[in-house]
Amino acid sequence: MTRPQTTRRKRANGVESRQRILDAAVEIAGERGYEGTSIAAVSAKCGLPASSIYWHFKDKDDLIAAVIERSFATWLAAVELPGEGYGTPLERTVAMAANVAKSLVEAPDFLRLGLMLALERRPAEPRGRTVFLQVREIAGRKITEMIETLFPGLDDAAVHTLTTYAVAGADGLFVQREIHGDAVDLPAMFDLHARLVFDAATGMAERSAPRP
Amino acid sequence: MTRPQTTRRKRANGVESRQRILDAAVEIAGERGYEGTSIAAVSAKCGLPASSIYWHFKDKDDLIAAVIERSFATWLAAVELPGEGYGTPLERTVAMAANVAKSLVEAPDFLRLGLMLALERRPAEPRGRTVFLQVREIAGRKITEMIETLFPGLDDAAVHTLTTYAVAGADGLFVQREIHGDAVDLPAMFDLHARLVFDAATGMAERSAPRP
Amino acid sequence: MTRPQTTRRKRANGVESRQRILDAAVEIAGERGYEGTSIAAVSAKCGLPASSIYWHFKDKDDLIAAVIERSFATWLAAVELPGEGYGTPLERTVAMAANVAKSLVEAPDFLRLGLMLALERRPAEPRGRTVFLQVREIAGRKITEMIETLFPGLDDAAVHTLTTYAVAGADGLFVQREIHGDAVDLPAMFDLHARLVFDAATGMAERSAPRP
Amino acid sequence: MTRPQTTRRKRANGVESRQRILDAAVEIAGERGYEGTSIAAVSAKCGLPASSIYWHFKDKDDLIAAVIERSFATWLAAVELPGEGYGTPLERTVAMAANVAKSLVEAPDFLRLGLMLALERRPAEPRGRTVFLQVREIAGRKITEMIETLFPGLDDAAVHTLTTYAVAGADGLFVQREIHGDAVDLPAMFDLHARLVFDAATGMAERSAPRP
DNA sequence: AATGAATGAGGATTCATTCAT
DNA sequence: AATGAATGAATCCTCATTCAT
Repeated sequence: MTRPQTTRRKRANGVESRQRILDAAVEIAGERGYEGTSIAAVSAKCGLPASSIYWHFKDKDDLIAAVIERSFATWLAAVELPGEGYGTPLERTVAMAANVAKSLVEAPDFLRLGLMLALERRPAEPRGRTVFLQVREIAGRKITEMIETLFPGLDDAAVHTLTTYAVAGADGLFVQREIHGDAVDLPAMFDLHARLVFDAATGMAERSAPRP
Repeated sequence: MTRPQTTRRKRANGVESRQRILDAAVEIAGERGYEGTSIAAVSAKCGLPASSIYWHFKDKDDLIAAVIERSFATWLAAVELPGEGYGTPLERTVAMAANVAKSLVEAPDFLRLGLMLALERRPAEPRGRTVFLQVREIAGRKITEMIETLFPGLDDAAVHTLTTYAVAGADGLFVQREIHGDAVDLPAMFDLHARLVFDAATGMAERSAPRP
Repeated sequence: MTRPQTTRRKRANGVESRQRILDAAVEIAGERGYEGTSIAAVSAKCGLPASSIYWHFKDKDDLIAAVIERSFATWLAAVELPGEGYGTPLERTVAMAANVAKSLVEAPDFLRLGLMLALERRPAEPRGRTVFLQVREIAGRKITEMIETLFPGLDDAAVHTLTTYAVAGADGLFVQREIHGDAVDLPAMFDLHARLVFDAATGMAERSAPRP
Repeated sequence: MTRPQTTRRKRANGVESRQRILDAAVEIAGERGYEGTSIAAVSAKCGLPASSIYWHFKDKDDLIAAVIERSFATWLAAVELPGEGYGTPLERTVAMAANVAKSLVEAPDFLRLGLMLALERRPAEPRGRTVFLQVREIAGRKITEMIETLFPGLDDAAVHTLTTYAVAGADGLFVQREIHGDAVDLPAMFDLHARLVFDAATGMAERSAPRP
C-alpha cells in the first residue's frame, strides 16, 4: 500500500493552493472589509508568498470578487432550500425564514463582507461589490417568485414592496446580530419577521381582491 | 485707529478649519469607510495640509470618532422629534417612522459610515465604532421608551424583541435604499414598517393581557 | 562670529533636499535610463528616504522630467553662446560647434538620457521624453536661425535640411564618443562637421541664387 | 502505416517557438529597451508561458543578445550590399548610403535597440550591448575598407576620422527619423551625407598627396 | 494656529527565475 | 519540448505620524 507521497510539499497543486488562499481571504475580508484586507495578511494566513497569490488571482479586486463568489456558494448550500411544495403558505414562509436564519448564523461571512462592500460608494466600484449585488439580485428574485406563488392575487408593486421589505428585514436582523451577538436570537427574530411579512401580504391580497 | 484688517487671511480661526476638515472627512469616510479614509485624501479635499489635521485631531481614530459624533448630531437635528403627546398610538408610530425616513434620506452619512464600522470585526476596535454603537444605543432606548409608553402591558422580552425588530427594519431599509437608490421609496417602506411593528405590538399586548 | 549652526541637520530645507535628489537622479538616470532608475537607488544615493522623494516629486515620471529640465539648463549654461556678431560666417559656425562639443564633453547627462528617452517607443510616453523633445526643439530653432542669418539666400527646405543634418551630426558624434570614449576626439569631429555643413550650405546657396 | 498526424498540435517544434519568442522580444525590446522588456510581457505577446522562454534562452540577458543577433541579421539582409565594383567612387558611395537608408527604414529595430543599449552605462554590462558593439564594429570595418579602396592615398588617421563621421551621420540621421518620423526624408538625408563625406575624403586626399 | 518637510512601515504589484512534472 | 506553480527580491508608491518652525 505504498502511496506516492513523493509530492514533496510546496510543489504544484493549483487547486488546493487556490482554496487555501480563498480560505484565508474570506476570513480576513469578512472581518476587515475590502481596504482592510491586505495581500500580506492573506499571504501570512495561508502560508503562500504574496507573489503566489498573484498567480491565482489577477489582483486584489479579483481575489475579493472570488471570495464573494465562493462564500455566496457556501451560503447558498447552507440555505439548502427544501422541497418547495408542502405545508400551508404560512408554514412554508416560516420554514424558509428559519433556513435563512440558520444559514446566516453558520455562514455569516458572505453577508457581512457583502454589506460592507454594498455600503461603500467609491468612484471605482470594486468588482466584488458588483458580484455581491448580482448574486443578491438572484436571491431577491427567488423571494419574489415565492411571494407570487403564495399570493397569486398580488399586483407587481405589492410584490416588489414585500420583497424589498423581506430582504431589508433579513439584512437588518443580521446587522443587529453582528452588533449584539448572541443577545439577538436570530431564529426567533426571523420567525417574527416571516409572520409579519406574511400578514402584510395577506392584508394586501385581501385589499386588492376583496371577497364579494 | 484700530486696524482689524490685519487678520491677514489664513491666520487663525481654528473653528472654521476644524469644520472644513470634518466636512471633508464625513464625505470621504461616508464613501470609503475607516480604512479607505486616508489623511492625505482628507487633506486634499479640505485644502489644509495633513499636518494641520493633526493639530485639530490627535490621530485618525480621533478624527473618525469626531466625524461620527458630528454626523450623528446632524442626523439628530434632521429627525427633529416632534411633540410626543398627540394622536393615536398608531398615528404617533407612523409619524415617528416618517421622521426617521426623511432624516435618513437627508443625512445618510451617519448611518452609512456607522454601519460600515459596525460590521467590521478588527482586533483593535476603532473608537468611531464604539461611539457609533453608543449613540445608536441611545436611539434604541428612545424606541424602547416609546414602545413602553404606547403599549404599557408588554413584558420586557416583548419590548426588547420589538425594539430590535424596529431598529433592524430601519437599518435594512436604509441598506436597500443605499443599494437601489430612488427605486426604494423610503417613506413608503418606513410607513409599512411602522404599521407592521405596531400590529406586532398590538398582537403581543393582547396575548399577554387578554381581555376578559 | 557665531554662526547659527543650530540647523540640526535632517530637519527641513526643501530647496537643498530637492537639489540633492536631482543630483542623485541625474547621475543614475544618465547612466541607466528611465526604467533603470529606481527610486530606491536614488534614495540610497541622496540619503533621503524614498518617501521624501515623493514629497518633492509627484512620481517617478515627474522626477525624470525635472531631471531633464535641470540637466538641460546645466547644458545650456555650458554652451554659453558667445557674442554672435563677429568673425566670418565660417569662423562663427566653427566657433559654435566648438562650444557644443565642449559642452557635450562637460555635461553629457542631458543628451545621453534624452536620447535614451527619445529612442523609446512605449505606449504611455514618459513626460521626460516630451520635455526633452521640447527643449531639443528650442535648440533646433536656434540653429535654424543661425543658418538663416549666415545664409540669407537659402529657401526653407534647404534650411530645414541643413538644420536636420547639423543636429543629426551632433547626436551621432555624441553617440560615437559615448561608445568609444576618448578614442573619439569630439572637438576635432565637431570642427569637421561644422565645415562640412558650412560647405553644404554654401553650395546650396550658390545653386539657388547663382551669380551671373 | 505511419501516422504523421500524431503531431498533436503544440507538441514539439522548438524552432517555431523560438522564433515566436524572438518576434515578440524584438518588438518589445525595440520599444522599451533592456530594462523595459519583461519576460512576462514577452510571454504575453508570444503566447508561450514564461517558463517556456527559459527553456529556449538561459536568461533575459541571453534573450536580448539573441534579439540583437537576429535583428542584426535581418538588417544585414535588408542592406544587401550590391556588387562592389562598378560606377565612379561617388556613385558607389551614394549607392551604399541609399542602401543603408532603405534598410534603416525597413528594419529599424536593430539600430533602435542597439543605440539604447549602447547609451546605457550600467555596472554589469548586458551581453546584448557587447554583441551590438561587436557587430557594429564589423559594419564599421566595412566602411573603413570601402574608404581605403576608394581613396587609397589617405592616411590611417584620416580614414578613421571619415569612418567615425560616416557612422555618426548614419546614427544621428536615424535618431532624427525616429524622433520626427516621416518629416525626415531619410534617403535624401543619407544622399547628402554621402556626398559630404565624399567631398571631405576628396579634400583630405588632395591635401595629403598634392599634385605636382 | 498652522505648515513644510521628513520618515519608517507597509501598501499592491511585478520581477526574473526555478523546478517538478 | 513545454508548462503550471511557486518564490524572494524588487518595484513604485501611500500610509499615518512627527517635529521644527
